Amino acid sequence: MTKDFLRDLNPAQLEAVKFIEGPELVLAGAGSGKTKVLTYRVAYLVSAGVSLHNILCLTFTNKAANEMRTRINKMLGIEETNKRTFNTWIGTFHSLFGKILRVESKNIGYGQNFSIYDEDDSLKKVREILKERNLAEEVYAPAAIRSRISKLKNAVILPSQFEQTAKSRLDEVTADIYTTYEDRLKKNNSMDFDDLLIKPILLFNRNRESLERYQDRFRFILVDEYQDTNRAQYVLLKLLSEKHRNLCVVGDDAQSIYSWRGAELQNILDFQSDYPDCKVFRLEQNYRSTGKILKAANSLIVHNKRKLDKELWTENLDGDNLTVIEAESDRDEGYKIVQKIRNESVKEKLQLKDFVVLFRTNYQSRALEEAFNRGGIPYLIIGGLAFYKRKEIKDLLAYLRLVVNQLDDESFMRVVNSPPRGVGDVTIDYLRNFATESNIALFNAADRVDEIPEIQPRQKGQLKLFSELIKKYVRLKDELSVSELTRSMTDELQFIRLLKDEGTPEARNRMENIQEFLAGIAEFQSDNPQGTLQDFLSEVTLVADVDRWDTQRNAVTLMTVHAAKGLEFPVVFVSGLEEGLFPLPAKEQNELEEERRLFYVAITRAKRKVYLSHARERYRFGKLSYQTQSRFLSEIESDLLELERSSRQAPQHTLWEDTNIVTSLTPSLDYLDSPLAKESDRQTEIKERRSIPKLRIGSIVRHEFFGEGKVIEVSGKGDNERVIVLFGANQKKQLMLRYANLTLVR
DNA sequence: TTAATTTGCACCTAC
DNA sequence: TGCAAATTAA
Repeated sequence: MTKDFLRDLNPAQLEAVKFIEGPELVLAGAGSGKTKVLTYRVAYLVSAGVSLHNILCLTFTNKAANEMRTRINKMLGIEETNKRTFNTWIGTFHSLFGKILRVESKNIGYGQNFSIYDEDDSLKKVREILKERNLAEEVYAPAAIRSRISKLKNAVILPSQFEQTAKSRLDEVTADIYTTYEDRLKKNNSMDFDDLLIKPILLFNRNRESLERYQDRFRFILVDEYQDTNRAQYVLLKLLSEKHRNLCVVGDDAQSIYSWRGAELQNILDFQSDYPDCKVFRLEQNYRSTGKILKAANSLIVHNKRKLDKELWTENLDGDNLTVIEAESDRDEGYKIVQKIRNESVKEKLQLKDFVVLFRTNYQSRALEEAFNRGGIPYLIIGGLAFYKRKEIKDLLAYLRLVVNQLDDESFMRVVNSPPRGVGDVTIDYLRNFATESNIALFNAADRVDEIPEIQPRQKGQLKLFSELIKKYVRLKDELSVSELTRSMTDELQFIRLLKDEGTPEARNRMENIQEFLAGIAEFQSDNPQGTLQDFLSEVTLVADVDRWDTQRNAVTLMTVHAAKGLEFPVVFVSGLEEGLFPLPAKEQNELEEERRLFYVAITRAKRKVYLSHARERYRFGKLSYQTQSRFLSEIESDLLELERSSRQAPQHTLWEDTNIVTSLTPSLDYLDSPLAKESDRQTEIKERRSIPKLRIGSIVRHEFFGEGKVIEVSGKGDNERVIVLFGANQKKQLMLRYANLTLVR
């Protein structure tokens, strides 16, 4: 095995890669080649004779895992004939330990076909228990209780332990709900996300033999983004590495941004005292950003007290100052960002996918989206309404989950009356009472509905039909492929027909989502010919929004700062730099420091240029609120900032009637070949005020991004007048004349 | 007893 | 603004 690849590394990276035996901490600043060290280290281990089979590599997202797997395979000359053939143990904590739990389920008293509950599911469960206890939701907010339970689990505190230390009434209630919640989940043969971490700990503590098996299996453990691990993950790593002690963790304390979900910065700060014989490496040379971007980031982060000593430096050119954009309103902010992207993409010869717009909270994406729609610039939103959280998708998933696991009451509740079957709250109550008394699952109660006298004949019939339907697919499960089963079920339930009948734009959108979902299943099937329905469901439940990101598409990316972790872009816009938004209101110093680290992460995503924008007023809770600029802006060394104040604001338009004009789903590769907008901002504004051409079917028009096309439909009057234009062979776009800037060619 | 409508409240971030 | 629970109509 040749080790030529080691030449690509700088001395610090090389040392970190070549250190094999014993615990290792790599403190790696932003853009210092963290991922590179991890991948090279795996390749190096293999070249030194370690079997891939003995390596466990934990990443923060599935996307990072896939990229790493591809890179390692490439370096080792492994052909990727089938994605799954070289299924090395690279993945997120949740997905890998989820897999282990499937194998070990009997050892912890679970069925192998357990469901995985997402946050929504567990919140519903908490609500249900509160209701049973007659506890008012106003006093005990279900979301707060759920979050407390989650935090306890992440901290590896069991119900019995918490009960003993309960100090307040709220603690007592939490302990009570927590106990019942655990009990209920087990009865449902279901686990929540936190269980995927805490259950393996329980397993390993109880079952030494199984622990040793995994210790010997994973003789080398590598962990990315160690600064964002929580207590449960820490314990898991400690258990697994105890025997061979080959634990290599990589992280950057300055980028710890997940304390709200239990991440403990202390894990990385304490690594040296936890593993006294550990070797520490520092990667401080940044390869990503310009000198000024890095300086700005450094000048910001010195305001934090709680951190390890480390100063990033770079040999890269100084580059431009960071530009501060002042906007009048959230609308205006979006407008100015779009104009900037329009100009910069031409001036700097950049593609749209070189730009990212970051924001602190998902709701900010709406105003931005509107601006991109209006400007006709293709964009992609990561997060927001996560695909798998959409109602229609969750419904379909619940049906599938019920087919796999009939004990899953949450899924039963979700779909028993959707599409409507005339089974309402009252009937469900009777059913639930019966289920509780007989100590059986809701599905089994539905099967024995004849034993429940209170339920009306009509409802009885419906419940029987429902139960038969599910049972039919339980039987078919082993005969049909995942894709066939889902398709046939969707057809039988008439999901698509019912939506078609609605005829509203929202229904159309839902239909498209279902189509996309079916296509997704087909893709899963071809990637995993052996994959079961259960495999599909676990995978789907554990994907993050970033995982679904199509990086090939040439479009501007819009996402939260959290989602941008680990990514890089030539040009980064950080929007909404206002007090109370970024930073969000912080109760304690710790929280403020995390906000600051979050801003640090945002800035350090950029290779060439950073824009920082804030608005004077912004809609929050549907009301206009006045905003002041973020303190973070004044914390950056002032001579690195450049103010751009433009008096020109977003043109005043009425609201869009149809937000579906150029949606995020619009394929936008054609943008590449079409002439770019050459006009300056000023001209654009004049253009928008220009009279709108009279168009008929058959008219040939020119759009600044899509090029020339033929009008195939005209509808609406006045401001609402819109056209459907066919660009190229099959690019149909619906455009609103008022905003589309079409010129009549003939 | 269910479906449709109104009102009431929420906006952090995510595996 | 936009969705989920409470209220009212059917």
